[in-house]
Amino acid sequence: MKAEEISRKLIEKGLKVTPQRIAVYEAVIQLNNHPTAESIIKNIKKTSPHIASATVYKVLDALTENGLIKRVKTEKDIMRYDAILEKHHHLYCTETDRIEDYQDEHLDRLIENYFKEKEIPDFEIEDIKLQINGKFMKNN
Amino acid sequence: MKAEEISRKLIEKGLKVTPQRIAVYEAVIQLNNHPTAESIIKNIKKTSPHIASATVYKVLDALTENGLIKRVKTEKDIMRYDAILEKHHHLYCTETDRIEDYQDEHLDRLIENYFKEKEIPDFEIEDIKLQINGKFMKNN
DNA sequence: CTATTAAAAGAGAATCATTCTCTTTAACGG
DNA sequence: CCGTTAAAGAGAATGATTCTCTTTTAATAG
Repeated sequence: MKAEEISRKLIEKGLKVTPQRIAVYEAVIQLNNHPTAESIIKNIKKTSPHIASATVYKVLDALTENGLIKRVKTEKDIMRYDAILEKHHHLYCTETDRIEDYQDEHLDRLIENYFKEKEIPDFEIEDIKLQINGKFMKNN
Repeated sequence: MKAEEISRKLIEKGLKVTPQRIAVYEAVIQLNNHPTAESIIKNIKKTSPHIASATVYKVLDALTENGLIKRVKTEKDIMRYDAILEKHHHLYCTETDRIEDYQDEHLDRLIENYFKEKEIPDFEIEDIKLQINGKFMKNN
């Protein structure tokens, strides 16, 4: 994407156009494989060695808040532990971060059958987990 | 679960039985809603104030490695960013941590229809994401 | 029951991504 | 151009987790 087009998008969202914002946006587009903040910072520092790491974080936040990019949350986090070992999915409350288990063998079978017919190229499925985002109706 | 039964499980796995291991295991079972290491530590320190935090982490690792508990990985992690805004799922490589997008409208419709018929009690679904774990066949 | 020894626990420093605080700079409307 | 105000810069702070090194203890054999 051209810097000009990025400028236009920033202006559309009412964000000030700065070289740092353009650089960060360009980097996220260019590093198109879900880059971490770290790899974005490294990439940008090649061309703009003086940018502060905190600035990159702030720009990423601003772009995310304005829907220009998305945060992809991954897998190495503040870990949580579970004594229940059966296969289960997660209900995830977008308001409170509460997580509940959700088991549904019928659904599992449905998905399993679907992927028996339709394979994903170059990918061998080991296991599928659903993350069902939403809201709990009651606080219990 | 009784301490005795926990001992038996530890022995089964060839792990030494220590009061700390029993306390951690009991805490994970008792705090049955996906406790974080932090809340496990807090819980244990009520009864065993002298346990070292690092010990709890080590015990959790040992229990996880031996299949006695599971790690539940959640949602606030080392964030990754994505310039692709369309709805998509993720192929997650368990070997390399590589993440690829996976779009499949047919599958989305299948799941959507399923949850039109079968509601989850006390939960309002906003959006469902699949995390498809497995291995990429080629390194490209 | 006691000694041996390998594994585990303890303590606190180190790490590392991210956030915070405070100061300086610069975008942009007038 | 100028002033206002948001944004950038710098580096300290944070906080979960890991590491390193020392001490203790569980399991085992004599």
